[in-house]
Amino acid sequence: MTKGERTKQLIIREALNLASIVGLESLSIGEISKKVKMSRSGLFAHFNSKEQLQLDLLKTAEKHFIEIVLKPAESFDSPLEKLSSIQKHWPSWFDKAPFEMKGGCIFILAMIEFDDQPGLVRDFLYDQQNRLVKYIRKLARDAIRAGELKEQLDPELFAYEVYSLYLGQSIYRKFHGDSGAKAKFNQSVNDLIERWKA
Amino acid sequence: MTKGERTKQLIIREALNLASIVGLESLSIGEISKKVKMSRSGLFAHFNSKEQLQLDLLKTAEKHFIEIVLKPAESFDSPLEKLSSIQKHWPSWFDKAPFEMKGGCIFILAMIEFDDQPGLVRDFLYDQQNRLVKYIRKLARDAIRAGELKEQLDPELFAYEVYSLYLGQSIYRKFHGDSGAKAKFNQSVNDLIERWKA
DNA sequence: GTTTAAATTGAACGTTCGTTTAGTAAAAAT
DNA sequence: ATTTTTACTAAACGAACGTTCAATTTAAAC
Repeated sequence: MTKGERTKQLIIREALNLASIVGLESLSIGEISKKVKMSRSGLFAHFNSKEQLQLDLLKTAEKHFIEIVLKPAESFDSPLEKLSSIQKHWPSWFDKAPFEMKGGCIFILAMIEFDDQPGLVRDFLYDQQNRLVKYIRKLARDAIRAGELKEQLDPELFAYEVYSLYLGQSIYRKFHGDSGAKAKFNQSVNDLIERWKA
Repeated sequence: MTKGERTKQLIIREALNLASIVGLESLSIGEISKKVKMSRSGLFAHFNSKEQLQLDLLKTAEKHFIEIVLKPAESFDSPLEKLSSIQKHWPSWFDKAPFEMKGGCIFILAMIEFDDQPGLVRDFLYDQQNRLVKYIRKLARDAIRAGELKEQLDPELFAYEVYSLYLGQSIYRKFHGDSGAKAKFNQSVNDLIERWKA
């Protein structure tokens, strides 16, 4: 690994930490450069634009999201077990990322920040979140086809509800702390799955 | 109504419109002043700080939220009917406010922007959102006591689920458009209520 | 209509923003 | 060890930021 790549990773690590707190918008190159103790221009040269920096942050975060939340599900054959695996790893996945994001899930933050601001960042986020929802929907469909979930279940609605419960969990953390919110998420998703089990 | 109050309301109207798109953080006094065609300093004098401006925006938004979403429920005696009334008016309430907020629900945006940034704005938001959740929980409890909902229902979990579904709806609007998201919200909340009806 | 008070302006403060450029230091390749 | 490529710095750019202040226009009170 070359020197440039090493410092770039250092920058991304520190920037993700900041971005999960202040967001991708308010995230400033000056602030990051202080954290990594280098000049603004030196840092800037790694990305050539703030937009590219934001994109790199999201792409890095997604890589770890996939690794932590989605990958473990692959070891299961049953679609229902895959869903349970995702449910288990989803809340507070950001705690387990090698780049600590102590402000919470950066995707939710970014999604809401950018949902009305056209550009590459929004496009990426739309795509990323959409793929995630589609994946959950597909798993629900597979589980129905495999006879694990009832035929009456609407996979679309199922995905919407699971996704919503995750959003709720991540805001409820502020009201009821980490464990309380996670418990609610787990119970609600459990109930949801149990209710539709064939 | 004095002149000052009139322009202040004009400012708030335009600022809310902007804030619902860019957020309360990126919202700049310069941008607002362009919209209302007055000087930055003149606008500033109405609030004396950006934080106070942000607070005024949220307080105004809450006033209309209460008027549009919560008030109609008061005309019903039955807790369950109150819940249905809220369900009906909640999604896209911001469309009906006299101050158009075309970016969507400003509370969600602000909540996520400020959840890690101490100050008066965050304190207000915590309190406002917490009160809302508590109110839903109370209605669920009342409905149980009135024999409209089953005793086995956990009011806390009920409130979490409804709140989550609202969050989900407001992000799903970006994926599936306004009506599709609203339909999902309605169906899920209907299912939820139907499932627990006594 | 005159006086008093409120509302608004324009200029300036220091700071930060993202970005560019020219030059230096360090690393990689030969 | 020398050359070439890469990484980084320092200085500067114009623009925007929130805020202050003295001066001026406008509205309210009498």
